Amino acid sequence: MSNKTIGIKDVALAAGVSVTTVSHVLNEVAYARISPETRDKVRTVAEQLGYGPNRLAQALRTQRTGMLGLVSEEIATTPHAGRIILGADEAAKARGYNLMIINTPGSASLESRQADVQALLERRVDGILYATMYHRNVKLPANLGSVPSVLVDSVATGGNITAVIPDEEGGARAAVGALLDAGHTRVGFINNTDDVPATHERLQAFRSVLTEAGLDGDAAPVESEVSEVHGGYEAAMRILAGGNPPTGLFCYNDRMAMGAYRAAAELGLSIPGDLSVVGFDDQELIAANLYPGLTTVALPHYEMGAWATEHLIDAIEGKTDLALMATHPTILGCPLVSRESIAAPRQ
Amino acid sequence: MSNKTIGIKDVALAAGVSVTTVSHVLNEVAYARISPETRDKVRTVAEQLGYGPNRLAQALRTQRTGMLGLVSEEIATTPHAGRIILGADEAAKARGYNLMIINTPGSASLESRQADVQALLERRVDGILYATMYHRNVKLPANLGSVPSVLVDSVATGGNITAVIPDEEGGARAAVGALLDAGHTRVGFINNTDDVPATHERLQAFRSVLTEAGLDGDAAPVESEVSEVHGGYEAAMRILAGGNPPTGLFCYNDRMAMGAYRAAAELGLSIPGDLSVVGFDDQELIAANLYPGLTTVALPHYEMGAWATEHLIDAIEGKTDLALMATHPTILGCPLVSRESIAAPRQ
DNA sequence: GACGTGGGAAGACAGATGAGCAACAAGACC
DNA sequence: GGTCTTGTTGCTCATCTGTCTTCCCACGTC
Repeated sequence: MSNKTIGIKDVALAAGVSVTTVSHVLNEVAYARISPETRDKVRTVAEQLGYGPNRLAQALRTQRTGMLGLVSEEIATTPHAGRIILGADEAAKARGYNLMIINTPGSASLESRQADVQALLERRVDGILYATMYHRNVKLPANLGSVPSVLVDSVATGGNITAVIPDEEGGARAAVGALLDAGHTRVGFINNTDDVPATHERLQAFRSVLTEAGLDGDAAPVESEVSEVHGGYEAAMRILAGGNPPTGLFCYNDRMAMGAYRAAAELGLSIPGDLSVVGFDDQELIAANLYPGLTTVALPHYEMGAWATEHLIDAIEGKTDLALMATHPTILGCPLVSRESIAAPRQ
Repeated sequence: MSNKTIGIKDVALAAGVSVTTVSHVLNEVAYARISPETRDKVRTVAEQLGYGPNRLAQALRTQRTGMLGLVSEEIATTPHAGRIILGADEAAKARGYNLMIINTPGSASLESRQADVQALLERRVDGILYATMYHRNVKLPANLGSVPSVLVDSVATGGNITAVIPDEEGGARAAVGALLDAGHTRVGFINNTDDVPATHERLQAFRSVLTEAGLDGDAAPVESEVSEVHGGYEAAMRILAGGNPPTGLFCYNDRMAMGAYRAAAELGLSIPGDLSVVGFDDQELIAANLYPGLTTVALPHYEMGAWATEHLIDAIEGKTDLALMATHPTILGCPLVSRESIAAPRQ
């Protein structure tokens, strides 16, 4: 608790060499000519003393901190941010980097976000990951560009900055496809009312898949509500109340699917016997815990975090030019997670 | 993108003074004697140039980084970690600190955790927050002690290190009390099978509250299962199947309560008409989205993160002596969150 | 001459790095 | 055989990173 931390000079003293030599040995500097005996000696002494480099001093001199900044919206609201952080942290750790995390409210002003980025820049992070809580277009703080950066789960309005986003269309196609594969021919979609990319792309995919399967995609029933449980309940009630209701239901997200479950229960429809349901998001807490387990589409949050970190580090280390990837966002797959909410339609 | 970052010497040059003066002005050094005109000049120039201090160099010189390390278990698995991070981040930001986060798997070895702490120490964090994903006893890495540290949501085995934990007993009392207040006299408890403090303390509180209310606490039905939805379902089935079943059910957590909901539905019991249910954890995704909304007890994750950070910073700044608080963990309240799952018993 | 005012020079923080130096060996030359 | 050149090995010195901080100095005033 009291002993001062030992530095390179303590090691040098104890090993009877200069600090230069210690530095050379410990960093395995290529051009350094040092005898094997001396190397051994230095390493042994360093080990004994429990020497660890002061990364601050190191960073000051080398202009490399080995820190990545992660500005994340609403860390707490959804478990999604946690997955992004986890993916980023593991990828970073694997390459010797660490993460500085700053939370920013989804409602924060541009100036406030700029201040967050500024804080990271003053700490001389080598790069910045900018993560949003759901896929959408964002306006970025201007100072973000002063260091390599990657956007996670969103695309910059008008900007060309490297970004990773989920494959909304592919995920929706997989979800609807799963219903068709089970034999359903009357399929409905419970959509969200927000004007975000997912809303449009999933609807588009829904209709396309049906049409491609020889069904009338344009005529398939679609009801929109707020993307919460009660919205899902109401939309499902409407969609299931009509004559000749669908036997398969694609829901915008797992929360809405949860509402659909309740609607089905109230209407005396059993899942998956009378109604097959597929969700989106794979929110474990919901999807795995509903009864029966909800088949859904997973958003690649972990993967996006890892991908962004990998490529950010590549750029920092000069192995990649982010500018080359900035023209189009990289799209990561949304795999179907099968549970028990899909079965063949009755009869 | 290309312009080198401007430093204190650039400001000095542009303002026509020495770097010493700039430093004095910008840091508002008390004993420095500098004319108001010079001060203005320096500040203006600094502003114009967009000067921001290099925190690395600053830290190297002052031996203060303004960074706190946060070692967190399983950031992704539960939203709880997110709340702790959020509480810590906001408290830290309010006092000019930033957070370095390292995730550690719940299953990580002690050496691996020690390496995580070591990484933080090499970066010279001013203090460390060590957070676990649920309240329990942990064995800490030995090197944690070399810097001020606070444990979040757990207590060190044998160690005396400052810690914050939730008030399991008080929360459980509030939960059971809510059922009694509604008029229930036959109350059951669905418990968890893990050997963690919460299991014992909640059971203890359950029996005590009943006894104190003049009921037979020792005879009240208790069923234990794994703390998942299906465990809750099975325990509820057993507890509700007997003759003269309870009209009020206290569940170990929200997931088990979710299972109890299903059991009730299958038994034809309506909630809260036939059965009142109260959970624990306030996992928004579940508690708020069940139908009817689940009355539950919130764990103070945000508050624990904030409390730990506040006191850690106080210790770093010499305003508190952590050792004084280390003998007993600090206990933070678990407030009852009322929704719609409790009503007066029938008849 | 003592004192106050405004400001600057010179380390120090901990480590990285290019240039340089001593010691010795092998050839080359007379 | 002795001296000089050249090269190699093994290691060290001085300087740099950007900022803070402890003296210290110049100038003017009473």
